[in-house]
Amino acid sequence: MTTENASHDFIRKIIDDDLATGKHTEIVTRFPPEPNGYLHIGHAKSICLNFGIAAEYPTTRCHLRFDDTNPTKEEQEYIDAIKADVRWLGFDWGDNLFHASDYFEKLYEFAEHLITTGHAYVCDLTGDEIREYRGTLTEPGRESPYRNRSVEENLDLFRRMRAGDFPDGSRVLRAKIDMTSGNINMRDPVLYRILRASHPRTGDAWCIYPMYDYTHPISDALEGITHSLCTLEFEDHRPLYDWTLNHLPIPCHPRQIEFARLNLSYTVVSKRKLLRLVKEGKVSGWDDPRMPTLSGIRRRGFTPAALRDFCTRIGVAKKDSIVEVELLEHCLREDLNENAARVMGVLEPLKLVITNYPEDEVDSLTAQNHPQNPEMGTRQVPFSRELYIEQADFMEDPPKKFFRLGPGREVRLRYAYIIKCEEIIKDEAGTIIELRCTYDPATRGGDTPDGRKIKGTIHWVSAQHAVRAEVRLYDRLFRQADPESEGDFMECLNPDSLQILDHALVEPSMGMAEPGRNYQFERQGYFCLDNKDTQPAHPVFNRTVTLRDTWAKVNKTV
RNA sequence: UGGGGCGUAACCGAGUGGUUCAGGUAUGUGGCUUUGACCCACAGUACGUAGGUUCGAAUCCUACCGCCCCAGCCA
Repeated sequence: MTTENASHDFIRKIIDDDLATGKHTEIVTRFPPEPNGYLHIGHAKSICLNFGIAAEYPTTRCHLRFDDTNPTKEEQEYIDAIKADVRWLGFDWGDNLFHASDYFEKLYEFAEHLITTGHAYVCDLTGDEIREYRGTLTEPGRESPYRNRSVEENLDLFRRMRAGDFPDGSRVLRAKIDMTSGNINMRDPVLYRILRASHPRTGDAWCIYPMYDYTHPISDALEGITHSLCTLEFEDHRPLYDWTLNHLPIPCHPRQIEFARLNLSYTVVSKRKLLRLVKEGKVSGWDDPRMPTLSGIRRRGFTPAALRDFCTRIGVAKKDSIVEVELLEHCLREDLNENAARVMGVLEPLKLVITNYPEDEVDSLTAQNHPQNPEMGTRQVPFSRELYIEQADFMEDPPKKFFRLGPGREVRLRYAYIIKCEEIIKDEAGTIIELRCTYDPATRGGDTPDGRKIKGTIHWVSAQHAVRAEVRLYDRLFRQADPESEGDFMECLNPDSLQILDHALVEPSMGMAEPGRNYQFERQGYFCLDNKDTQPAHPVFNRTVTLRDTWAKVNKTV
């Protein structure tokens, strides 16, 4: 739904205008991925734009169309993954699922029409020769010697191209436009090439395949698309888009509008580069939780709502830009803070014994699942004499501002008791291996009946009840904000982008953690069960994002 | 030296002649707190540059500067 005072981006303004003037009474957009790889967060921007518009205006729809005109790169696996990703993001194309390959026959007929009307010809130049004849950015091109073949000869040749009479790459069909155009796309662009490759949908029915610049406008027009939204690099192609439709007997002429693609700091958003990360083993696969792919992000624990929110917040404009990843994290935290149930988990455990607590006693304490939202209920957490706390929550020689545990200091155990550190046990190497504390029985639940202020509250688990877990901490994949601009992006990979903690201990309720759910490990961050590597007796948690940590910042500057 | 675009604070991004340029993020400072979280309050720097038109310009004009894209039988 459109909010009344929400400022519209320039594309929505064009649409508003087209509706107001009566140019259109219904709006049709489309998301046209090529099934040659996995969708990433950059695609999310386009999906949210196209499907978002469809959701905002009353008589509007958005098509999902696979741009499958290059069978050498495209696979059914990608088609399936893309559909799953779009659905996961929360969008529904209903009956409007299309493939450019659905139009192969029509595309072919239109090509014959272009030939018949003298606007296309079969060219026998080799690839190298075509490049040579094309000229350069500053010099005009030269006309192909095959440019002025008769309509009959062109038609015959083109039909024989389709029939398979010629070897791959031996001939192409070209548009006859203008070899001297300053816009290189208009220098007789290739429309069809001979390619003996099996297509995921049409199999071996074709040995010629149409090019993007020819296919796209026609596909759009056949589907009645009103606004064809694409990224900035296609701006130069718009004249060809329009030329194609102007020379064909198609009544519909969609308007192509270009916007800036999404760039995100500390990551790369390019299929080619992502593919390299996968191929060179820098990540575990397309769905590695550090990848900006939708599958990676999903596995990491990002929510569709956060992603959609992010896409609306970054806006749509024509300026090249790099959005800070902090904004994405903010959107995520905002959603997770509101919706994730709180639990306690100790990532790097330090044993703590409460010396004045009875040996065999086990208490059951009530903890809130969400302090700001009582409707999410409570749970019981077992408490006993031996506990584990976070190593980082104890310092033998703490600075003044450190208000966690230290020798002789008091701290609150979340939902449990106020304890005081009485003794430190070290091993022979001098490493602290255990803390001996006393508890104040009057503070059960964490309250202080005497009104004394306890600044620090830390999380804990009961030693005999805790569940052992593997926890994977992720950090940004690159060390530089703009890895794409600094030479080879592979060289600024962050070596610490993944840290595996094998001895984490989580509260017993997490033994029944649900796949696909987000949890907040209090004071740590948001986590979710890894859907791939979790085994029945071996839970694996991915850290989706940390909590904001002001202390870490203060601590760093000191 | 060709063609197409873009320049508003640290980062996105509204604004299209009229009081001291929305909003968000980031940053900083306070407050609150049984998560150093959340939340709340406050703070700061911007219209690429130079001219011009105008009572008045980020908005109009001119020139300049900077950045991005294009020479696949990829999309």
